[in-house]
Amino acid sequence: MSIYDTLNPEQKEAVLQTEGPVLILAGAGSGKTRVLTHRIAYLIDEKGINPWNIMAITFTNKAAGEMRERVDKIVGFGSESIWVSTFHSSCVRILRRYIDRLGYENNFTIYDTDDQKSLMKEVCKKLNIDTKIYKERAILGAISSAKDNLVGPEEYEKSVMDDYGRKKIAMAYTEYQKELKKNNALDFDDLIVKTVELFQSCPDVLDSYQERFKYIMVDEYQDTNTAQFKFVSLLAGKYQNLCVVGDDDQSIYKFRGANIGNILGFEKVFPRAKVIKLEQNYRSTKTILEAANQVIHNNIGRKAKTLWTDNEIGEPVHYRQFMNGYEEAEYIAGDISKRVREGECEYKDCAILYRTNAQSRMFEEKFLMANIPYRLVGGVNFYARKEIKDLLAYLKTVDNARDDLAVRRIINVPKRGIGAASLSKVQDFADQNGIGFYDALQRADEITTLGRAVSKITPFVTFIQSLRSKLDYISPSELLKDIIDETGYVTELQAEKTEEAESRIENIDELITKVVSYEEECEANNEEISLSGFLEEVALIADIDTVDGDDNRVLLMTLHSAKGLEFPYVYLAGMEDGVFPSYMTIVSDDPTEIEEERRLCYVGITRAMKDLTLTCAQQRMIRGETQYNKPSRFIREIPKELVDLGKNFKERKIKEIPLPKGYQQMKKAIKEPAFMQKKFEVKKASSLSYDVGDTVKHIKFGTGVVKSIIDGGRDYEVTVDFEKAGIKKMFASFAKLKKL
DNA sequence: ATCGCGCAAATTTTT
DNA sequence: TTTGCGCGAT
Repeated sequence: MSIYDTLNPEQKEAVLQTEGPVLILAGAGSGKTRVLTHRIAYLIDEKGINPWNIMAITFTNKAAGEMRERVDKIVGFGSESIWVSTFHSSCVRILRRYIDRLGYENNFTIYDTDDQKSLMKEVCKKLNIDTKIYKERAILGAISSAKDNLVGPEEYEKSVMDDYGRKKIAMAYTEYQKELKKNNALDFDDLIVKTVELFQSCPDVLDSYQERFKYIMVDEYQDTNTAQFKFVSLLAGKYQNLCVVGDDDQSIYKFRGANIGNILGFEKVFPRAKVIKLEQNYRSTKTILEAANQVIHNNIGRKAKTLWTDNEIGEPVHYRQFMNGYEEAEYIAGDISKRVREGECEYKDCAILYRTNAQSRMFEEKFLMANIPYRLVGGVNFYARKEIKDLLAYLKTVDNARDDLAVRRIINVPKRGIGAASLSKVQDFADQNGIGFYDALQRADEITTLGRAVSKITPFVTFIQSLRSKLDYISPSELLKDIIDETGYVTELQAEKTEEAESRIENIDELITKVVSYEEECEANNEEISLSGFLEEVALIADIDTVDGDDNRVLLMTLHSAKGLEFPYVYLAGMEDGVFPSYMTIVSDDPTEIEEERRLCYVGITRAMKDLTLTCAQQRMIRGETQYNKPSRFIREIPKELVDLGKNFKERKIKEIPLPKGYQQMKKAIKEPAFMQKKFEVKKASSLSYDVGDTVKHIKFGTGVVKSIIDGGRDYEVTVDFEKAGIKKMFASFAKLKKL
């Protein structure tokens, strides 16, 4: 009996189908990682494929690490040479080698969201764009989605027509890219875009990677965007051995450019594609799975499928409503304590999932009080903290002389008496002479307007130069210690003697630990230790990547972060309309947004293996204001036979005197029954009176042209380009469009 | 040049 | 509730 006999027939089919394009539609908990790892093992052990020719792309570094570990266990030999990584790290690896072909230097810097914002701020200043009207974040968002769709600055410019706002964005986009290049820097989106560009402009490079990666597998395929899809299709273009695994019901990153068309249209791009569905769930109890199925069933635009399981029925889904977020957190903390105390489970078996990071605070407080060990995932990224960014900016400055942003960040940290006035004089000099900011600093004595500020700049330049000269013979960790010592960064914090300063010092210590462990890892793998290598690792790390399954803590994270994970006990907190689904999606006129929230809910429910608890609060503090929310509409979508409502559900009384302002609203929130008696059904029209290309009229949006019609099973999703309102997506049965 | 105060905005999700 | 920014005082 071989290891492949433990697979079910569909899984086995997916494993054995090694040649040609394959689309695996894998429902939640259907064992897709198992399929992927077995597939890799089969390729190597049975088909004699060189591990070096295999590439597996996952969504997070954590998933990549886990896959590598699992492959290690079942593959006889050579699993270490399989390329397992994320889109972003794969692209960085390729670009480090070849980006000089696109006119960048190979030691480019990667800009995170903060860096992007600072850069955009400068760009706006330069172009006289008022950031009060056009927010940096909004501009960056537009640029990001352009990049996700492989629309470059030139093409964007052409598409703007005479829309004033978009014209501004086009200008900003062009200038932003120019600045990035000047700084020898790439933002996250660029990593993918530039790799695609590289492949398209250098056929020899593409060919070498096509020869290398003869077998390619992509996990979480539903969350890939157009650029990422282009990247894999180029790579797989020659041998066509591309296997993608995904679940349209778990697509939760549309807001970030994920293109569900990549799943739905896979067979169009790869006509020979074999499609395999995995519908048996091995993770959850019958009850949990049924709850998930019922919720997702309310989505109209989805591929029809129904998950089933042989697992036991298990506990009902628990539902509890509380007065406020405080009680909610208290209940969950108490519940977990009780379960652990009674030996039912361990801390690490439990996870609390919520919609927004801001919701974590309450749980942290309660867990600290109840002495429950927890690990918070996400929130303010470790590498985004001021002290860490400062020190990294030093490292970046030493590493990449052209990263102006990094230099500007640290030139006056610690205080050196160099202010904005001097900086702008230096910048003027740089612009006049067509040199970089740091180059200008080096020639500060030539800048006549600076006056006595020169005497403040020179020591800084000397300091950086001395660090650079050491680069060849000291390690990154020693360099970091040098920087800390010579700038007096930690000494300064120690002098403050505040709690905040303490925690900053702790963070700095942690950073040192991270550098050292990077070096150790390099040595263990016989890789070269380099400053660039460390900075790159740091730039692409996500918080979830550092979660260790062995340490016994309750996990706190957003629903998004929970994707791909599973836990025996799951608490979905903050199940309230306005929180989850979020207010933004409730008021949106795009019905697909609420569907994305529902998919998020589906992801949340299906994380649970044994036990699921849903909680909500009647009143909740949101940014200093008390809101009164109804229980989430998603709760009502779970059949009540599956739910345990708790004993004292209705006995709770209002303790506080409600504020008159929100009283009506609050009354509504309390009166609203959790479960609707009747579900109202949507009738799908058997056919539509209009077709793609027809001009139609909408009661609110006026006239427009039908761009596409997608049959979502229970209804049609129609995309219309309205003359006045622009492009809108809507469902046929709601929109009541009339053909003109 | 630096500090500190007060006002405004933000909170949907992340590689 | 927290963070970030601008402006005025030192």
